[in-house]
Amino acid sequence: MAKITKLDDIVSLCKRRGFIFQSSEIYGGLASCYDYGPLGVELKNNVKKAWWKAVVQMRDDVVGVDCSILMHPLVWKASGHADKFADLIAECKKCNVRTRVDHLKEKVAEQAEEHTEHIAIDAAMAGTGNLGKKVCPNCGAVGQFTEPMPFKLMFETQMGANVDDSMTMQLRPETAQGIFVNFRNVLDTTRVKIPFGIAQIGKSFRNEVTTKAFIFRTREFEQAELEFFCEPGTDEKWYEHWKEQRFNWYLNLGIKKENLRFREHEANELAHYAKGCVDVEYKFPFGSGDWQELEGIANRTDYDLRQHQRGMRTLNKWFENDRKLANIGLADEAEDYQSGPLSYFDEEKKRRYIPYVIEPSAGMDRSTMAFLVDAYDEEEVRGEQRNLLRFHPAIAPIKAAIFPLVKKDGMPEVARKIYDDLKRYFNCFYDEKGAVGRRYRRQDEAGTPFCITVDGQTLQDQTVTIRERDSMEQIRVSTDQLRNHLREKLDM
RNA sequence: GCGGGUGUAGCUUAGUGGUAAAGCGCCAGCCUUCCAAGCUGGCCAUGUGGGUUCGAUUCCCAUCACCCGCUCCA
Repeated sequence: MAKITKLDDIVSLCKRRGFIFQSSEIYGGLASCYDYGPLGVELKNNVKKAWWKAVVQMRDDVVGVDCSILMHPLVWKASGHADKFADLIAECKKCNVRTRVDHLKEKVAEQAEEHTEHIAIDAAMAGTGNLGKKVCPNCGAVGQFTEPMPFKLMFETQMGANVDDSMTMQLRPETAQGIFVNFRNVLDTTRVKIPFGIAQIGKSFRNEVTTKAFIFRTREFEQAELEFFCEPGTDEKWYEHWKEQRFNWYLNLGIKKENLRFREHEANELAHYAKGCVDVEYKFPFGSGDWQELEGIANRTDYDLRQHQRGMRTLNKWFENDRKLANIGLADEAEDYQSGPLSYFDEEKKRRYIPYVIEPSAGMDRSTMAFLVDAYDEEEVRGEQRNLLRFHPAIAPIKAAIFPLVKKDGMPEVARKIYDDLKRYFNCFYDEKGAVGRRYRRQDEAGTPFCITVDGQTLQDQTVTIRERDSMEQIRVSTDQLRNHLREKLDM
């Protein structure tokens, strides 16, 4: 059984094997930022490829996009992030515990709701005059709060080299909005028909109040998101469809069933626009052995497209107000919004409507860590401990390692030739140093599923051995069958 | 942000107000015809910055980072 029981074990493993390093480590590190090393980048790329293959390549009803991280400021006004993606937090002077102002209640007995809708900062500030009666949920002190502190959860940056004439922009806090904003472009250029989806993988940025647990909650992170557009009334069916698809994706890539579960959100923790939401959770071994979210699958209804129709109607007001978001509110929704610019015309039913959206949103860094943790194993072989990563071949950083059994008798030359051929098709690794057993074990630690060894017999009959990682068993295969054999085993 | 803890080689650890030690790993070589064998040699460390001191890795202060808990989790 795997001996990873603490986060430290994972951090150590990631460093030791070159998967993940602290960012800017030689400068003492930078909080919440991490770099993927040589094996890590292969692993994460493979996870992303596997997602893309399952969600885009293998489906007739999903297309992909890759949007810029910087977007028009009104996008975040329309999506709600500009106003609501900010919290007011007050700190209790007695016990120094910080609480979201909108979570504070006037009596101890009142249970603070776990997830309440965020309130625009201005409105919230106006409504905080009476913190004097509020109760600290931690120590029970009444009215002992500091002035509310606003928290900006979006990263800001400047666009424009001329400092006096630059515009403040936000780094996207989610990739989804790039998809909604391109809904019409995709409709107009790709002949897709509802139901269909648009997928994207990319970096997002959020100024988390606190970061947590290695790469689990970082301020810069990578998301894989699908917005699946469907006719209202069919959304429940598609919600169930994607729940099943996404859950099985993890299982098919080797995550152990007992470590994966759904957690359905309660009605009172749903975002105001969401009709339903479920998390795919993984049982990480650290902390209290907590289940942690890898992916959320939400029914976002027609909220986002409707909001962007409002955003488009706000454009003039924005120009008139000196391009200052603070001065303007989002325009009202048109009465005939159902036939607005982001609506869809169903040719068969001769009906125009705003589609509903099912959104599976997966954290690529989180799932990469889950695949790593789940694959880790230690076992005893002939009295020796063997450490290995039992990666599914599709996500293994190195697919095959090629060795000469010994470094003489022309074996290195033959092995080298095999390596040069195979590396055109798979990520391969060549090694001729030291005892072959040690080379096998090194590949076990990197999670390489197959090792190919050139031995004395190869020189006689052009066969090599293929040693399988998990069983350590070997078979002989003719060199001219090698590529096909591996391709089949690797499911590529 | 609060409380607690940690920081010595790539990793795991030892140790000391006076030359910083070991195992594993890694590199070079020898040997090796299938699972971390052996031999020889080699590389690499006190997070950063100050202070006290003749001398600090050790004591003090600050800072950075990480971990645990609280909090937060769009």
